[in-house]
Amino acid sequence: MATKKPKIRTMEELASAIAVSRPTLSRFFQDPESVRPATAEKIRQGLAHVDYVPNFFATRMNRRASGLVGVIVPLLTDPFFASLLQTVELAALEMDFTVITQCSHGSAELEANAVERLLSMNTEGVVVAPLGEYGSADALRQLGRSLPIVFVDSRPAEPYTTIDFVGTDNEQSIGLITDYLCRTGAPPVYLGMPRLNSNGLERESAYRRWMAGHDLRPEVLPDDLAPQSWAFETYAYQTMDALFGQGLYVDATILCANDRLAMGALQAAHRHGLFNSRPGARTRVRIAGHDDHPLSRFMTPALTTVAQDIDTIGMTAMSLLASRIRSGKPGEETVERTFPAALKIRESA
Amino acid sequence: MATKKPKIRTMEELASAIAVSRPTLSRFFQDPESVRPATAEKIRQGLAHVDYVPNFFATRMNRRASGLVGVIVPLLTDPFFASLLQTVELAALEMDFTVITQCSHGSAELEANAVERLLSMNTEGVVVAPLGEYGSADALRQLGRSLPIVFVDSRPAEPYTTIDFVGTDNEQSIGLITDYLCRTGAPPVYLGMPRLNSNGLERESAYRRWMAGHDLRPEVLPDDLAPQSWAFETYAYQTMDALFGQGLYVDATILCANDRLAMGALQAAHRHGLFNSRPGARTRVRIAGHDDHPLSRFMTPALTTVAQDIDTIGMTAMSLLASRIRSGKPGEETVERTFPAALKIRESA
DNA sequence: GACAACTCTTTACGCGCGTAAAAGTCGTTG
DNA sequence: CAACGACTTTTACGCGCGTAAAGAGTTGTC
Repeated sequence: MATKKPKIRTMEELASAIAVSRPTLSRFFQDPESVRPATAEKIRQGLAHVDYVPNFFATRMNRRASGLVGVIVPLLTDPFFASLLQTVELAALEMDFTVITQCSHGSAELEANAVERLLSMNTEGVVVAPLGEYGSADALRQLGRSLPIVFVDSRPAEPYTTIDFVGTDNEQSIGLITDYLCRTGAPPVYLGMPRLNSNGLERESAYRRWMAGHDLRPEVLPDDLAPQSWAFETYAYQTMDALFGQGLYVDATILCANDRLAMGALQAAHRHGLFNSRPGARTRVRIAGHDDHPLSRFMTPALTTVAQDIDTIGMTAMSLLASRIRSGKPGEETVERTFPAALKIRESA
Repeated sequence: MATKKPKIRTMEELASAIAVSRPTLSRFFQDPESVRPATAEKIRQGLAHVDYVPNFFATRMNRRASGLVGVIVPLLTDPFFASLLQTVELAALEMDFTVITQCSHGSAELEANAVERLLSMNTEGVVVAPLGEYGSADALRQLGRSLPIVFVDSRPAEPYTTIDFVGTDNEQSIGLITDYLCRTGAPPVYLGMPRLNSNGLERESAYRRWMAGHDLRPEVLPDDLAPQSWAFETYAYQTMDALFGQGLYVDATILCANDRLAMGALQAAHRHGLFNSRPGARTRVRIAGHDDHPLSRFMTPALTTVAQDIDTIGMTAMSLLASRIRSGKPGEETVERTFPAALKIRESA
């Protein structure tokens, strides 16, 4: 209740207020263990009676290690990135790093801005979920030359000489779900996602390879390139609605590049009554996704999918970055860690 | 391709590199219009040949106006807050503010940390979507004493003397959907949300008032207080699953405090076959939500709900904050702007 | 009691840049 | 041509704190 503590703006004032020298205070704030216990207690006592927080800028500007790491994500409205960011941020907190979040909002220009900002903030390293647009690679490469950078979720568009990457093993995850679908019914056709990042291509390739490896004919929807938009659900709905409308794929198994696409496809299937037990249907349409979106299990039918291990990915990315930072130099050899996904068998396939 | 520009670290170096004085450079970076066009061009030319960005900390530390605003949200994994943040950030960008995002991760302690951080960063104002926990108010009140602060989405737990608020008019939105439900079928029972912020209480009160005003008996589920968790879907699923299992509310109209609850309720209804045309059922269960979650229209049945005007709320909050900042003093009189929600009639009710 | 080992204080400098005041430069006016 | 205003350069100081070095104080040990 006694919130009317006197406001103290500088360490100098604080020092004279509690009779401790400023350098001692400086050391205390960076590491309370670095001063004698009695002194630390004295400082804590004093601190309790005043209202003071060290200036963030002044502190971070001069330290050898700023204790700052940047995170760049393309957007926050996709729960995958939101979760990833949350995990990374919490992991950073554990390691006494402060994270500066930058969102590129899907624009290469804003991504470049984010890079500049992080560079200007003495960040010690950056975790980046890149967007796949051309031209975005330049800024990232420049960033990589001055400090360690770990890519998550997807790889940058253009090839790097050396690149640290943490993400899902698309080969495994797509193999897992494709295998399951083949075992339990018709082999899947593949509904691709807009080419927003490397995952789109990787997953499609994985699908093609798996099918080819089992002498099955891969079939990818749609023929033309998908528009570059994050409105996955609507895109999938429109695509599948058109196809279902022509009577195509109404009994097919459809593997979607991600869950949000699958949700759109589900909607289209409902609109065409494909989930009602239709008389004469040999088998009903089956739809599967990828990612295990938090709402997938609340779909009707509950969406069968594969779950990315977001927590592991986020924590691994952060600790990899931390080790890069501690080792000083950008790593000599590339580290690439991909994690397997887990099959979530539900009702839709 | 020629990305091997020489790296320049300080303005001093830059000044001697392109034969312009440092103070002139300083002014150029703050406002290119403030120097003679010829000089500006000369600087731009030089800038194109080198690799330099002004140090973020050093610049923001000394300016009269840091150009920084803070945003505090409880979590990012809820699409409402993600969208809100995005809108606020883009609005801030328009007004030449840089936003520092802080996420409280649902913890009052982390919220307090966020407040301290923003205070230590010379932010000129803060937009906060508060969590309703007790104890969180103290830190926010302290923040409010030193700089303008605009609350969005929900109000802080304890009463403030003066408080700027921007959000949805729950009275209107709940009235809208309740009215619609009453007109088109049985009057709704209300499935409340965990008391995480003021919206939970406000919406329930609005529901009660509206029902009472029409001589209808309000009925709120569940009796006991909901747990303080953001796992809305699961909570609603379990609650409704238990009730449906007892044969209760199977033909009822259920108004949920938000869409994510409704999704859980939807799932429970499906599990009990309430959406299959059951023989003997007078009317089938109806479920409605609140917020217009991006996936609501992809539910089955598509969720009837009311849409909050997130964009308007975010932009209004930001411009209100901007005006508070420009006017210098924390506003004398409270500004409270609530916006109406729009009915989204779909299939679930 | 003296000695060394810590820990603290004092003093001083630096970080990269904002900002102010005075002096200099330029092109424009009369 | 001189006077003038607009812009720039020069010079200087300050922001709040990190950090280093040297001296003063405290503590523990024998």
